[in-house]
Amino acid sequence: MADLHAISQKWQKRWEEEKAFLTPNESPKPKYYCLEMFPYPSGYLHMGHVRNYSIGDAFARYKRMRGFNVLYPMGYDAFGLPAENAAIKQKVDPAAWTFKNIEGIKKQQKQMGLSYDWTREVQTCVPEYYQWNQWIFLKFFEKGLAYKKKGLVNFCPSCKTVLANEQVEEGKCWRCKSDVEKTDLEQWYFKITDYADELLADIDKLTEWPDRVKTMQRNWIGRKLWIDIDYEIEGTGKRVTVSTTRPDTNFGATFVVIAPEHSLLQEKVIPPNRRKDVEAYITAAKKKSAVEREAEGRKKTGVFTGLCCVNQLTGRKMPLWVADFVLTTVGTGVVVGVPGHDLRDFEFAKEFNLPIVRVVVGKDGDTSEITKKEQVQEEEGKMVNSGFLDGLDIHEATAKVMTFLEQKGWGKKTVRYRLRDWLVSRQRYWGTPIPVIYCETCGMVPVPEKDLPVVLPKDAEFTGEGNPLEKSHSFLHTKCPKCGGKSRRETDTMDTFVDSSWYFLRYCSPHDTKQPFDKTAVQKFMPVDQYIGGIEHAILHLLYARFFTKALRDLGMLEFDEPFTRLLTQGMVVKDGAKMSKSLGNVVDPGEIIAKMGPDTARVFILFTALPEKELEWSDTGVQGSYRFLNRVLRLAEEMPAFAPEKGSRENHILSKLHKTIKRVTEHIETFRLSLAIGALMELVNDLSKYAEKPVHEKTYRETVGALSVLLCPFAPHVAEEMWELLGREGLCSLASWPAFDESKIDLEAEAQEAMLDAVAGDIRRVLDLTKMAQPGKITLIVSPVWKYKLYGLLKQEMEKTRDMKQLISVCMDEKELRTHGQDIMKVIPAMVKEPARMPETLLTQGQELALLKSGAEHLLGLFKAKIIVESADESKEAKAKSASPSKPAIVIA
RNA sequence: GCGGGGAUGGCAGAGCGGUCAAAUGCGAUAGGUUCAGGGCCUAUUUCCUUAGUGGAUACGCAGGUUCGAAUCCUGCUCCCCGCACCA
Repeated sequence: MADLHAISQKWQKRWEEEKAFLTPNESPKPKYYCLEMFPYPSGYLHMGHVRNYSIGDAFARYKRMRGFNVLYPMGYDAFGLPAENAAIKQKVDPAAWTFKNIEGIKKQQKQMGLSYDWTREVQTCVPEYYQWNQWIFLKFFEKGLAYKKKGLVNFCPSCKTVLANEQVEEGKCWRCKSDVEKTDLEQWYFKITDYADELLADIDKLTEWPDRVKTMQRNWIGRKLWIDIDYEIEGTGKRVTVSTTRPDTNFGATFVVIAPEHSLLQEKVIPPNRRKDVEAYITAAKKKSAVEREAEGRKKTGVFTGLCCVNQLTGRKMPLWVADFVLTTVGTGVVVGVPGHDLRDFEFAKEFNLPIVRVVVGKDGDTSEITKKEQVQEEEGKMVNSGFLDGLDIHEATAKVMTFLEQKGWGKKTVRYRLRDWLVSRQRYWGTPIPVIYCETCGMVPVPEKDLPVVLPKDAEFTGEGNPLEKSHSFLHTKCPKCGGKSRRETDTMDTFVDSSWYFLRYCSPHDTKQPFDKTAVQKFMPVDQYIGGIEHAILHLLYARFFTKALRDLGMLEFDEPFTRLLTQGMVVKDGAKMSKSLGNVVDPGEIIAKMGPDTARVFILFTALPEKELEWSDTGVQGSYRFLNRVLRLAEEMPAFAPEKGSRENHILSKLHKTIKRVTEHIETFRLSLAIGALMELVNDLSKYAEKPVHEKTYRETVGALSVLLCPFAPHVAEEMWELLGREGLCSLASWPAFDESKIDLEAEAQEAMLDAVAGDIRRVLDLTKMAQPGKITLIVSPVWKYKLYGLLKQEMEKTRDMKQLISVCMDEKELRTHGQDIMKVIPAMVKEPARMPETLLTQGQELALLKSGAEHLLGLFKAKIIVESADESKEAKAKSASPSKPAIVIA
């Protein structure tokens, strides 16, 4: 077995020496931007990374060989908590820790033989990069897209910082999984909600994104038409505004529920006799965390306020309750209870004995009183007991009652989003300082552009208590840019997702010192044609990057709306059914595989074993298989077979196979079915090995193996280069052009079948001759049922309609029929009928051609009112006797 | 609960109306190899039959459409993955 690791080192050195993969900004070739989500440098390369880069590199290499000027860069998302935690625990400088990790991961990436243009490397933790975060922040601030406000925020007690809504998963911190607390704090936000409509609408433009991701984003943005309805609170002169998306069921409303945190409850509206109970409930509810609420399940709690509202539609008095299942963050924080048609309302009504009214009859037709939760009809049905809405479908009813309520002045339609503004400030050190100063006299002052960057101080101390920036004197104290007076800096830093929201623009002009990116360069390379990364960023990063793109466009810096044209979300790498993790002990170190069996083995295994989107189950024997495969391929170039002087039918076969393979591999790479592309290569290798067992035509063999090495290059570039060299080819295989496939070569195989087809055609001719003199009912056609008749039904139908050959042909050639039955087949018919002996040039397989011939024969027989009997060949000894070749169908004229 | 995706040979995993007993890899069995082992090579790997050939079952279960279904339709069962007290 060859030393694939040594081979890889040899070629990596060559690539570097020859600067093989640099991307010029100016090039006559069309551009192609292929990008992988840049990694957080945690210190080691894991299989998920290897998979990500194997996919991306294969594609980038393929596009490069197709003649594109491929921008394929790499960088590091280098700010973040782990560095700071390391600083606290190990007393190291977060910067030093991060740079060390970057060097480690980069070394491994280089060992993989990835074809990045390393001169474009970007690191987000250096001032040369993050000053532009600050610059963009200032631009956003000027436009009102960055603002500070006090409000209920998510706080992670373990990370000691606030989190964006997108970073809270099931009430827990996305990074450390601690329970998130809700606290009232003043924080910085980006106004992503300004773009909610466009972010939603433009999802439709993302035709090459996975549906899953698009659905998740749509749901996250959550645009809905609501109606806010005002109810008078009896005897108080006050009003309460409920909000709902389902006013169709309003005739069934029997109570109103208000969230415990609602401001109305702070006004003195509660009757004195109820005040104590209500206040006790509110206090208890506020103490409960989101997780505690969840732990209680759906069990409903609540307290009656002693107040009532009146439903204008029915005149019904509706008691006003306080309950914690109603959330202040949704709608107006007050809901109208329709227990017949909302499960939560039903549970609440059951708990507190509130009346339940049916206003919808569902598909089940049940009109009885609603007493069980199975009867609660939420999704579909027709209105009943609802006055002017009766008989309408619930959706029609919704529209009608909304308009009605608005006309009456009782309600107001409102579009609401689930999406909230992006909370970007973090109380941590290792991030981009927010460029704002607080002056004792002038108040909040943004740092002037000329004073950027605001650099992280070196004198910070990492105690684990509080934000180190708050205690760094060199950082904290400064002069007011306006009045020169005493002032202090903002100590919050930016969410690291700010860094990753525009890094793909920076790659276009990575060394620009005057601006975040050069507009001309960006205009040239953007948008990213192919983006590859994990599904875990379906909302977070991908939504933020889309927002940034639109915001920067409105600042006049970009001229496109969406950053990523095509998105591939790769699947996870698992072992023994679980995600690889240190704690489970099922981690396979890529470095080890690379050292033992070479990077190409790892790459081919990963790409071959599963389609990129799917989960990949790690298998050590599978890795062995890939290793064997690469050795077999390499041997094709190492060990030349015996040569024969002449070309023969075997050459036809191998060339046909080669061109079929080129076609398949090309199509499979384009559609990211990389495992199938490699499978096709394996087939070719199998055929080549067989071919090489006997003496081969040298030129054909060398050409085929040469083409194979080019086809292999995206997946196993080092082995491909080695083969290329062994074959004595010039230059680098990586820079060779992608082979084109030749349809006529693919058809070569058909030639081999010619003799047999001639024989069949001969039979048809005999049928034709005989039918001329045959008496109706005297001709029997015996056909083996092995051959299936694609056109059987069609022709049989046509036989009944027409006796005219020309007419039949024109019917057969009808466009609709062509579409239905396939152009390739249909175009054969006229040629065959005209001159049955000569087979037309088509892409038909043997089976299709024979089927066609026979259906043609049957049709002709039909024209002469002959009798056709189709039966098994072996049922007729005569048939068997007359059949010259066993694989040929028997056509017998009796 | 809502939304999305699946169920194919011993395993993983293609195929998405006819060239399918079904790519490719793994595993298994037999044979070969200047072969210790390993590696490498060849053949076989649903069942029945044959000298070659052929036939019968098969692609979660039950129906349906079609000359023809792993592929299309309907129902069922089971699995996975997102979101979730969003009114």
